[in-house]
Amino acid sequence: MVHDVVLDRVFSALSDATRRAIITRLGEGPATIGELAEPAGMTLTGMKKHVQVLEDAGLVVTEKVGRSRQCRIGAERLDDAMAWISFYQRLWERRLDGLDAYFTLQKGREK
Amino acid sequence: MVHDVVLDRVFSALSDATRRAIITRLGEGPATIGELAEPAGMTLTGMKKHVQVLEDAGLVVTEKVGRSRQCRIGAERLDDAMAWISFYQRLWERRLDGLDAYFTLQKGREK
DNA sequence: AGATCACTGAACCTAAAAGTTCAATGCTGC
DNA sequence: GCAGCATTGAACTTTTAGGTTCAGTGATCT
Repeated sequence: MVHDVVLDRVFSALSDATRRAIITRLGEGPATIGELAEPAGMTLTGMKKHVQVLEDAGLVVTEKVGRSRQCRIGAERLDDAMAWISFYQRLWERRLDGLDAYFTLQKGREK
Repeated sequence: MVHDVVLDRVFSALSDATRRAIITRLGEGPATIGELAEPAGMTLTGMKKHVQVLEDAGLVVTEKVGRSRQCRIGAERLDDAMAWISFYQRLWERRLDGLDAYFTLQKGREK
């Protein structure tokens, strides 16, 4: 399984609505820091920090182009997050099925 | 799509390795606060807080039983996180395919 | 060259997170 | 009823997050 630090960063990056909005926006195509900052009603500096967080998590890739910085999505880390969740999801489904059976059994006994 | 606050809480809850370990542990069956705190080398109070965060996120369900508190997994929120990720994952795959085509085109032009 | 535009770095502020200690509270077992 | 155990709540400390302002830096356009 993926290293803890990687998952820390990915989930932490996704835990902020502003950053999820950035990802949504980049899903429609690349954008500069300024283009991301404007609709969010945030300073360039503030937006830069969010993009940095996403980049550190491997969710976004950036590149300096002239005096702007192009930001694009970079999806390989998403697979990690997805893998973690779906692994436990399957495991939990089984466990919850087990619990259902257990409670059904208990109810039967109570009578 | 699910409300922002819900996703904030779920992703934020998952962004801590201690809490992911709790979920892993609970995947093997219910446990008390004490049983969770001991292997983590943490105080009961500290562990209680983590469990509270998971419970607020809807990832864990707890119930007072005698003088202990039983903690179990509660998976419906996982689906929300999963749904968000997989939606964008698919979207990104398409977009990245597009980018690959773009770069291939550029390389051709550079020659 | 000089003006301007987009971003960046440093410093700062405020609020929230992660953890602690210490003092209740409320069951359980004798 | 009393001792003891598991959890809880309040208060506190230290880091980290999210955001700002203000002063550079480097590219672009006359």
